[in-house]
Amino acid sequence: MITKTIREQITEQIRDELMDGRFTVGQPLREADLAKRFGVSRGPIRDAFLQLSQEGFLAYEANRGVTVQTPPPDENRELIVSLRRQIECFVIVQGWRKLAGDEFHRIAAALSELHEACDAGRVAAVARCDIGLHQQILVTYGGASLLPVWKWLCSQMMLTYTRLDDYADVFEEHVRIVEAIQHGDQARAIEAIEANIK
Amino acid sequence: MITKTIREQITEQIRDELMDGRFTVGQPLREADLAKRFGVSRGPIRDAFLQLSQEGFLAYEANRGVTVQTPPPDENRELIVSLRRQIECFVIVQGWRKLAGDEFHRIAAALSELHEACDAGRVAAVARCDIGLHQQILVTYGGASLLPVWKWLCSQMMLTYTRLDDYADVFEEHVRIVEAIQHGDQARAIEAIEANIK
DNA sequence: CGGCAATAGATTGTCAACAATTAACGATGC
DNA sequence: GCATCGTTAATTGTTGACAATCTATTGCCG
Repeated sequence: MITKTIREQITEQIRDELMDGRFTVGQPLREADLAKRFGVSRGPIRDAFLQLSQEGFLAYEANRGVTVQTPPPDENRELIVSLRRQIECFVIVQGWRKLAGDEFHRIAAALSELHEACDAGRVAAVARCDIGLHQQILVTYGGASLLPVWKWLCSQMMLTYTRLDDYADVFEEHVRIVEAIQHGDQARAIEAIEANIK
Repeated sequence: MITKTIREQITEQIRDELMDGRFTVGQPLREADLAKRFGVSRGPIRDAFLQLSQEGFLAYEANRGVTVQTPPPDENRELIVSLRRQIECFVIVQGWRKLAGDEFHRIAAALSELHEACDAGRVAAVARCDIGLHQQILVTYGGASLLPVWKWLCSQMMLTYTRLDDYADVFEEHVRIVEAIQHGDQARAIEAIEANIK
């Protein structure tokens, strides 16, 4: 198994369902309900709620539990997109180099996962693989140092992920990014990334 | 009491001590140790560790506990500072208006707290009040929507908070910010904020 | 002597019971 | 009728015990 602790598995699952829009905005999530559904105690659920609150998916209030986070107001969205773009481009420029074989292989694998998800057409899977590919690139060039902010920004964008109607386009945009990386063409890589993050 | 749950109190306390540099980088923190020191069970300590890991102060590894986070590499620091600056300026511009009496009063109160802390000369207190004032401004003009990213960026900057040798300067820079806000001079406010965030 | 497996100790992960807090409801007095 | 105060049910917060996992040590075998 890739993720080890129950907490991590639960966190992922709930995050997926949130991206999938399976809960409505503002809806309260009860620890006991999910504990029962997953067949575990409230402990890991609590931890997952805490973490997802930090990530920006849930809103936490002391002694009152969590509710599904309201998407950021439109005027903030523009800033959020811009910040994420800056991080990804910064990392590419800063860490630019010829990738080792296995490094590029991991990116290619992420792209292939995205391909499958786009074919299958499941929203949550596409979103997760989309983010997953970007994360792989980010980590490869820039390490894990900026990951938390970046993830938060992504989660905020995910709360209003409106562009999932055309999966072929989504995939094609990422092919451009990966090809540019493969050919060592930095300028084209940045161009492709800037075009993709919106 | 301001903060209610034990978890929140513990989180704040540990965060303060981390900012204060009371632990060395890379040092592991044991749940049992801190639980004993605070006279509580491991539960809230765990939660605090989880949260502080998300905030970027600690590094978490499954089944291995947490260690004090390594400060971000210098090349990232520049980006982090820039992102924080963008957020604060964006919010000021976006939400600029004449503040209501109590709104400005809260900012003034934060400034006065910073004054006390600078006089007392305690590093952690100065850092906390510094951040506290900025947070008050951020929330007043832009709401809580961008708070989490902003906090993360701040925490990363705090890991290398090197400019605490001259408290008078720190205070003076913030006086300029607050005065500009008070006089409704947006351009000067932004200028003062950009000069302060570095 | 060096490498490897079994083992013991330390540490984190999970659980279920209990305590504290909150919110809704209804009784009571004005 | 209206506000206020207990009361109660639902929910989160905390705890201590137990299980799972990792680390270091020790003893064994080649």
